[in-house]
Amino acid sequence: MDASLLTIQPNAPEPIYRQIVEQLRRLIASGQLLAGELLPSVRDVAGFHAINPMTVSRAYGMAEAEGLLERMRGKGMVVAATRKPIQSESQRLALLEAQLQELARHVNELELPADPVLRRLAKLLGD
Amino acid sequence: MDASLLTIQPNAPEPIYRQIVEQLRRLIASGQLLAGELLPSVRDVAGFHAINPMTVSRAYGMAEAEGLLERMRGKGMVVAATRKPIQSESQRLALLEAQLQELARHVNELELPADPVLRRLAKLLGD
Amino acid sequence: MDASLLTIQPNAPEPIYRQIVEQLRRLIASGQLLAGELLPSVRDVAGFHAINPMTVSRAYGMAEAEGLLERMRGKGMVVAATRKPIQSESQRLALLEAQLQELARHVNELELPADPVLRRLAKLLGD
Amino acid sequence: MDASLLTIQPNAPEPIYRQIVEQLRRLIASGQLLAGELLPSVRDVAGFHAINPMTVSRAYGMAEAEGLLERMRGKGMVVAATRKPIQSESQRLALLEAQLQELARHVNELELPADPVLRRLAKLLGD
DNA sequence: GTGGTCTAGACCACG
DNA sequence: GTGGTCTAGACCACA
Repeated sequence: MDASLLTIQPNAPEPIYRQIVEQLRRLIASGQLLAGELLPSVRDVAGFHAINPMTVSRAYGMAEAEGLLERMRGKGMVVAATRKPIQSESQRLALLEAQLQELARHVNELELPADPVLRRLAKLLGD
Repeated sequence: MDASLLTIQPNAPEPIYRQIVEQLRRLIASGQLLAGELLPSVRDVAGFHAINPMTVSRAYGMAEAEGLLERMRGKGMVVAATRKPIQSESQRLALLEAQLQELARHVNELELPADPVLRRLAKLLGD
Repeated sequence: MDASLLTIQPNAPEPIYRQIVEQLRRLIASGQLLAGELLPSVRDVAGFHAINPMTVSRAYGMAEAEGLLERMRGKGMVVAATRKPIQSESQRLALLEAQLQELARHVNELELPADPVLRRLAKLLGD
Repeated sequence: MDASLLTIQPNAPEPIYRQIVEQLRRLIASGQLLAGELLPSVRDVAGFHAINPMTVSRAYGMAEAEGLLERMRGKGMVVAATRKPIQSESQRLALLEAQLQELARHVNELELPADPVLRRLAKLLGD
């Protein structure tokens, strides 16, 4: 895996280390990162995105605590052996449920009809 | 307006005061809150949702600074006289743009096809 | 709870932040820390033990991620509401199982009879 | 001595090289390894346990520095000639003192009575 | 007042 | 080479 696979937005309200953990969660769920795959080193990620190595290290540490990653002594971090891509579309979709519900609430607060929202989203999804 | 119109999630990562301000922005944009309409008092909102009055006060203050609300001496906060509901659908939709883009990114990271996402969202909006 | 309840050994091989997390786990399991109880502030703990506040903060953060603690905005960290003391002696004992097994392995490697080990431990336990 | 005599847990928090050194210390103290006895080669140990040869080499080096082992040119590492099994039970017990004290602290933090802990340990030792 | 985040840099532990 | 830990200090977000 290449350090460029991760997207970092330094100015987002969401802290950088959590941006990393959550991206890892999705990339592993989708199979873009496979069990046993070696992640880019802390220093590589930090250098590539011009952030502090400790920030990356913290993200890796939390991903390890969560069971997403494993530390291979002397080699680096790899995707945990027990992690298999989530095959079921509905289970992958479930990872977005909270976000979808929040979006729906906002649509209602704006009293927007469903149609334009769905069309805009479809466009963003490259339909 | 009634204190119960606001939805507060004290344990959400998003800070409470911002939850309030952003809801006000959407409710005013949609016309669910009309210019001149009286808002519930800081004490009522805080009591109803069991949150700190200072938090509500801060939210009202920021909404005032943003031009959403006006302070009517002796009465409380009201929706700013100059605020009209946003008629144009596309302008209201624009308020969701950032959220839609973030959602689209996550869909891609999960390698989900557009269709199930759109169907799930349609379902949530169809209630 | 008082900052002095925690024991920190700065020179132990086990990192300080993990010493804290693991102590919290045991103190909560035993009921010495009750659900809802307020923990000493990061700054208090750091000051009392002369360690860096970030080290304490990290420990609290991991305990929160593990579900041991909850953040009460503006007040500090409290023992998670859902945490109840472990009543069953056998379940509390289970928290020591790994350590007991490791000890047993070492006793075997030393070819020590059980008796003196048990007597020494009994003495340390204040029998 | 056979490579299988050593127990290695590659995923334990305790570093591998230290697992080896400490086991050697105990096996020599107990007389399971006798002065002059030939140790398995670095390659054998590394191959058998699927760990890095440098790790084994480092462990042997530290054991040598500690006076546990001696390098016999052309033969390999042997248990140091001056090493005699520790006869005194109390001296062998002393090698466990730190571990026993740590265990006792944890028992107290769990507010467990001495009895079940002692019984569980006795069971583990009785096999 | 509370905790959270990030930085820059030192130093260690491990393989 | 890898990651881990800790420090000192700045600054922010929240109540």
